[in-house]
Amino acid sequence: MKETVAQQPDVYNPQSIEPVWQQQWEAAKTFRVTEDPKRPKYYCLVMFPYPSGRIHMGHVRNYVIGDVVARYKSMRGHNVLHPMGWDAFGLPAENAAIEHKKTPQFWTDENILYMRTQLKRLGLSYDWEREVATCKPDYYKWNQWFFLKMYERGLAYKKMSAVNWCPSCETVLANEQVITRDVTNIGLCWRCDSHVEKKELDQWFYKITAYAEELLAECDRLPGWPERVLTMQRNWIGKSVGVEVDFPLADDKNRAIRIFTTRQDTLFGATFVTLSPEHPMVEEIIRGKKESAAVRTFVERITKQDINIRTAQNMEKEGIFTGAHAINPMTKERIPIWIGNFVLMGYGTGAIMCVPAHDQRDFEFAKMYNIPTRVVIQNPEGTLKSDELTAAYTDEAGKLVESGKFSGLSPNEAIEKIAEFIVSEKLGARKTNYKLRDWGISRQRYWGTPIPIIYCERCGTVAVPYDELPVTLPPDVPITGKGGSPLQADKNFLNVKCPKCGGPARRETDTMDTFVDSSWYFFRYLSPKMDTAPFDTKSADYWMPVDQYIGGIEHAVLHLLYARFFTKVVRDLGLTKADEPFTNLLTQGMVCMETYRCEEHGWLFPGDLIGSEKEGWHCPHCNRPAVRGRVEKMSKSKKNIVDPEQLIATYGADTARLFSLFAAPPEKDLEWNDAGVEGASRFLNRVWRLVTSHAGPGPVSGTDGTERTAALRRVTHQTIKKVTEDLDRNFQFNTAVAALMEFYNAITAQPGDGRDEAIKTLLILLSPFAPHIAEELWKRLGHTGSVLTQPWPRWTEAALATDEITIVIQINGKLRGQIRVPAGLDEKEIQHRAMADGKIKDWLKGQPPKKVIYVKGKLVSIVL
RNA sequence: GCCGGAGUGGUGGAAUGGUAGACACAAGGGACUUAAAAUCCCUCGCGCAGAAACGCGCGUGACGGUUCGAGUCCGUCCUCCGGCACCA
Repeated sequence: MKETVAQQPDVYNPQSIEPVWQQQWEAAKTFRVTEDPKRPKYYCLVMFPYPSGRIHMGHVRNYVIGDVVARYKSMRGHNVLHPMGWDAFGLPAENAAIEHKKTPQFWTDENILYMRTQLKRLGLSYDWEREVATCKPDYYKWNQWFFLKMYERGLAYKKMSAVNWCPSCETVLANEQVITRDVTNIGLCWRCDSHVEKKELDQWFYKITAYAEELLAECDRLPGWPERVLTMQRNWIGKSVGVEVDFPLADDKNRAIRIFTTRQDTLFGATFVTLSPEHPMVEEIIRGKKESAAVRTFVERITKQDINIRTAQNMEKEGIFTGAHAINPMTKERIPIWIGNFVLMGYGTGAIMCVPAHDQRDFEFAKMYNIPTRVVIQNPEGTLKSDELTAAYTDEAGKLVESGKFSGLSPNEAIEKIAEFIVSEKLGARKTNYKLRDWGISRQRYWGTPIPIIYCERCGTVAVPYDELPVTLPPDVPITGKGGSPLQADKNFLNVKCPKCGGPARRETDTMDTFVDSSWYFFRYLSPKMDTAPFDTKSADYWMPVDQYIGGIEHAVLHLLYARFFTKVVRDLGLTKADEPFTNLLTQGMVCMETYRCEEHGWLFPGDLIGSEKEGWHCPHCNRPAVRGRVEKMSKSKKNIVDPEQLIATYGADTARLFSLFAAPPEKDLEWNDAGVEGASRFLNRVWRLVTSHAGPGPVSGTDGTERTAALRRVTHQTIKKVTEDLDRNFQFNTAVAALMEFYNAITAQPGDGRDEAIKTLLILLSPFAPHIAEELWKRLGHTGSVLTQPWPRWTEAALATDEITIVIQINGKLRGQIRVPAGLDEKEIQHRAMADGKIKDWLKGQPPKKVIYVKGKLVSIVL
């Protein structure tokens, strides 16, 4: 402490005590952790940040939640691993390089340095010796190592594919990185909101689809995950079980169109077939037909359209008859073949059978083009008529009709029976489809992990040998933001000798999607300095899986699915026993704040407004009224941000921590409000005054046996119970903090002896939430050693017991009175006293009650 | 359209089927102070009644139902938020 301010021991001054304790913890290596088979392990993980420059309130909330969990579990006797690191590759570093003429490396290192000190100011209990940064060669070497392992196993492969191309970022995006935000359903870049285009490129993929079934099935075995996250993952994997069926061409019975359906029970009702405009058989079937010219024009027009626009929800269905016919394999009827703009080549076989009677989309299409409709599932009332339908009949109830030997079956029975028939008659096969696509990992970018592949003129695609890893990024590459990958311009990087034949070859210049980095970082924390393997399997056997993972809901699909996939790959490489990386998942809500706008000057910082709540706020530039906007996620663009650094400077880290925990349950959005921060600060000030005014030269005398002392002891144990249960049950930090406030109120409400145990307990219970003040006051009470190493207090049922209890009396379910009775009084006597109560007597009016219900220790309910 | 989640005071939010509104914020009143800040105390869902006290009625998005008793369980609906969506 360099401050020369006179020490005023009676004033709570977080700015002076917080750094002292942070240094103390660091010097004592309080949070360093190693494997310890004697203690139960607890792996508490928070999503590591992208080093964008400064931490924001979302980070604060995330890390404070994680810190309370870690500190609490540690006090409960667990050996807690609580690491932190940096998701350090990514586009902003390149943008910064263009803007500020700093290399991505320099910019990133600078940011990490700054943000690390910011995090340290929050007093977070990280084992900093395990810090990792994904942009360091000793980290990304292992991205490359995993790539090679996957390449060997056929899990990494290259193919030409139409990819999402962001013209602004000049890079490829994964499907998951294309978002649709408004009703037009147009694909936008997840990072910059640009309109995404299609482009054909040769790309590297990870074969996540090989694990689709396991990723889906394991969703049922993740009870510690929020249901909505599992739902999103299930939707994303998008499994559908059905059959592929061949519809032979009428002109050539040896050729057939293969369709995919999940509703084979309606096969007899298929009155036409529709192909995707991209379907490879289109040209074959229209050859020589009078419709061929019109069809070609149609196909050309549709395929030119952006796929995102074409598949938008409100896109008009459009189709054209090909002039060709197919044979319905069940009815043997000739049915027309159409081409439709709504049929996707990328799903199933790119061809569908159409059953207008039992599929709403097919129904609308058939109505539009006058194609016949045939009812093959009759409703229980028997009222459906093929030519009178006004909508498709899609209910599960009903029986098959006009379906040959399957008539009379329920749709569910028929789905199975007809599938069997299709297989046995060799009309097709059972088939399961997934919406999940393989994960395109190629990025035409500099600041990422180089893909360890070499292209040789003679040997073709050659893997970089393991002993040549890592393929490092060349440090001085000009980054312009234009054209393709900057690595292509670096001839030293690009031109290499082939590892196989020694001949001239060139390197792959694409780098990996940064989601690769974050798919396994939780393994790297276990042995961050290991240089012979990505991590130590022995450590993983001890620590994995992560007991509690905490982060934003925005990663519900992308990051969490990739991390699950990677874990399964790592397991199949024999490196871990874990099937799933994260046992429990807590998705914390966003940090929001109200927004203000001036019609002239746009968004305004709330802190800059002039005026007052009562008189109304005005724009500081032009004094126009500031219009209050919606409460939205804090963001720079809307200017509704609170800078954590400012907050800590004003109130201290403990207040910042306490408020972000108290204002809302963790999974809900938190609305920031300065007055609430004041409240949290006031509470800590009160605790400070209570303890500092209480602390005497020596320990204060113990229990004195009075009723007041017993009452305080009771509240103490009640609070231990409440806080413990709130933390154990879903981390209800807000109610736990409320219990501590009540506890404080109870202690001060009854001045007198016997506060010792209460105050001591208050500090221990407070320490995970506000560790600095707890440490300081603990010390001032005369304790040696850290409050953090105190065991978590236990409550006893005996201490909770009271001599007298309150019994509530209800008449016909309405509250009519209450009586105090000695604890342990028997039911009969309690009922008797309840009826004898003056007020209750008035209600009874001398009549005997019909019924009396007694809830033990709680209430008497009298029915008249 | 489908699948989740949520609707409680002026506000954020509490309530294993058992006293709705804990805790906090805001607001109002008071004490202390020359004054202010800080701090402390009181009031604080709506209505009725009353000098006061003891009270009474209503009240958790709407309407029904189950129950001695429903914010909580069931049914129907409304609104908002999130996800998915021409996926065959």
